[in-house]
Amino acid sequence: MQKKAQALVKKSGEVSPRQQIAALVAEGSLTDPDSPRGRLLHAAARLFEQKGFARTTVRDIAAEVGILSGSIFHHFASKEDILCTVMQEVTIYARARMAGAVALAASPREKLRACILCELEAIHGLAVPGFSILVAEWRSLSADSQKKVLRQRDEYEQIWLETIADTHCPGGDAALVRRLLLGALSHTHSWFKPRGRGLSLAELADRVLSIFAPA
Amino acid sequence: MQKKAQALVKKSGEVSPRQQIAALVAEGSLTDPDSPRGRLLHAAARLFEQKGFARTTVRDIAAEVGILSGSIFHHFASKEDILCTVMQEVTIYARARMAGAVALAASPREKLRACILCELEAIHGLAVPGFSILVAEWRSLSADSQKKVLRQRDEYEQIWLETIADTHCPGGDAALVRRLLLGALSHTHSWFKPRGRGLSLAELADRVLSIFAPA
DNA sequence: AACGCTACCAAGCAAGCGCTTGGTATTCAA
DNA sequence: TTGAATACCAAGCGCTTGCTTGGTAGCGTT
Repeated sequence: MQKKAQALVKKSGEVSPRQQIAALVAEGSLTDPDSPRGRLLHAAARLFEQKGFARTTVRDIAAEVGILSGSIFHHFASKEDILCTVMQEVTIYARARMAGAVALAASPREKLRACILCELEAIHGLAVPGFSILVAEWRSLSADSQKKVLRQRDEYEQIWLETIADTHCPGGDAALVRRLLLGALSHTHSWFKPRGRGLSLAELADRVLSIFAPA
Repeated sequence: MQKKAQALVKKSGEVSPRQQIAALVAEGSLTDPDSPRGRLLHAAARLFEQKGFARTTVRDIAAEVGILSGSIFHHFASKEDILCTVMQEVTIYARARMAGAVALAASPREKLRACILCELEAIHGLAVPGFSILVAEWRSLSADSQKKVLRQRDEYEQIWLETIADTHCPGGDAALVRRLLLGALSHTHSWFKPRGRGLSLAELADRVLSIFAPA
């Protein structure tokens, strides 16, 4: 009932992942996922997420797209360059997606719910793999690479901070709440399995919301 | 005032980290930190925490205690064996410490506060390094090693689950709340700096408590 | 004095790693 | 028809990695 109505409202304004990506590719913010470089990024994101950066070899990534390991370096300067690019692009995409969802939400609290759900979906790779490595593999990046990613990340975090500040959240300042939330949400990657008849991501988002922003 | 009184109460029943460790060494649960093996474990825990398991070499660990890399394998079967042992022992110690703190707390909510503070202190290496790798490096363990650590970990988690169940926490079942809490707390390792005139660990624990168990 | 035990060294092996080099096939614009 | 650009292969280099081997020094016990 209320759920159905909400779903309809959402659908009317929602953009599909493909459209979203295509638009970002067109404006030059993202690599075309159908290009060789894009396929490499996709494979690398999946592998980094699954096995970790250090335990993933360039040979693994190359094999995943059916080329030899040396050929990778026609597309990227180094293995770290791949990780850095994945992190940047995944952040850009997640930001666009979250901004869209937030814009569609009516109340501040629903905006926060949208942020939580968006990040949960990103962490669990619903549209694009690689988001969870932003937290898990942060230390695998050199200081220079971290700076590059941070530039994108700041824009992403600003949406969060504004949304939290507009909602009534206990526990103090928005930055602190955001950090606790990020920890709680990113850790779900290691225990939450959307497949199965347990909690759905949307239900999980509601639980989290009820803790961090009690009605 | 109330704070002082509470501090006194705590001190009267508290056991110092050294005593705690000595007792666990005596009962055979922990390696003597003054033995060569113990020194290796300590060094490994520090390095794994700082640089990650994969980026820490056995040569690094050996150098830290002043021996050659090959000599490590008189004390441990493999590099993974070191990680596994560190995780087991760090869990055993954290459990003993948390059990003591919980026993001293009066109300259910204060018990939960004690758990939160204990885990925060463990994560930030107040008595012994290595706790944060339980989450960060879990995937670096083989399935067999994970089983061994899980045996200790279950005892540790049981304290948490009982304490949460006894407190009034929003958000549903204790297991879910615990998982969100673990994520939030372990992630503090990558942003919270106790040094400085910002928040203290105890204050941070209060903030977290106010979110997860509103008064 | 002889023994065994613990702790360690010296040297190095085999495997795997990121990355380089020089060259080739294909495509498409001029 | 030529030329440049793209995408890739084949081969392998230099280095690091976890771990092994055979041996030694020091210690406490009998």
